[in-house]
Amino acid sequence: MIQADKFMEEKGVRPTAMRLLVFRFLAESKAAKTLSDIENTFAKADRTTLYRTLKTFEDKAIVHQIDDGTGITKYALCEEGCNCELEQDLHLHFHCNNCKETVCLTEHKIPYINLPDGYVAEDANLVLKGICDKCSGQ
Amino acid sequence: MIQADKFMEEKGVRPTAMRLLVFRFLAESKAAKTLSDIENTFAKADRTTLYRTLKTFEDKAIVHQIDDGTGITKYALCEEGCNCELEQDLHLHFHCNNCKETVCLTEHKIPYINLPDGYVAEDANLVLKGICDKCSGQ
DNA sequence: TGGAATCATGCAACAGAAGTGCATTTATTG
DNA sequence: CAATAAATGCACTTCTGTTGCATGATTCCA
Repeated sequence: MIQADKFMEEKGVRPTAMRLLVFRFLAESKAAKTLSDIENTFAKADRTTLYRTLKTFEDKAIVHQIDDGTGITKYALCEEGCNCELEQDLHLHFHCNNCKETVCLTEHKIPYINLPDGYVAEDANLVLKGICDKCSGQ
Repeated sequence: MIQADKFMEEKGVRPTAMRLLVFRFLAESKAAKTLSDIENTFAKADRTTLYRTLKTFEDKAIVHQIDDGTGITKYALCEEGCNCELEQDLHLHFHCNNCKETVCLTEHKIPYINLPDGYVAEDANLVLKGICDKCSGQ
């Protein structure tokens, strides 16, 4: 596993105990997590601290937000070299209607869309919903 | 313009004064509207009534919800013969980062995505963000 | 036509997520 | 060690979405 504290210093984030916990939790999670998920995992931690921790991580491109249509923001670690803001790097997300988990399909980029005249795309969000591999039994 | 009250009766919705107002407001809007938008337009109306009006419209396939990533649900009239639940009918939405409006691009369907083994897609949501035709000056 | 039943509306209240301000604690640096 | 900066914790607010319940309006049928 990555040396979490060194990694965070490289990203310009002070590796406090709380931040390391959150980072490791996300690193071990296959699915994206909500603020409440994290809050429930670390009962001692204050919600505001976690909120700001995630915001810091986001600013430093350690995590990216995911809007999967549930109305609750989720967070997942960025892949190595992930440049969330660049269109070419926009992967899609899959939300399972059964287990309610959302995962990044980092290998699957959003296809190019031919827009009407005058429309200029800068960003895109594609969420597929259905049954994930674990729940479909394959 | 369509006879709104007859149209609503065909859809199995009693055309009350309030419902006609909401329907006409949405019909005249090019962009999708939030509950608050509608609430501010009809100051006299109660939020709950509008909320339930929209829910009724949704059940009867008169409007469809749009999640454009702003975190606030928006509503737009369905096109004639729109079958929001069918994958083939899933059009994409465009959110303008300048004027903050979201429009349906009903002619633009979501392209087919080849998923990894075990994943079964039932639904999809694609939102492109950028500058709309009005704001790009074309 | 006169209720009875059904549907629509309005008011109040609540839950959950997101976000802000401020005080306090912890860490860094000269 | 003192001064500064950063991180944390607490309280509180706002906004959206939602439900329960009482009241008002409409429909329907004997």
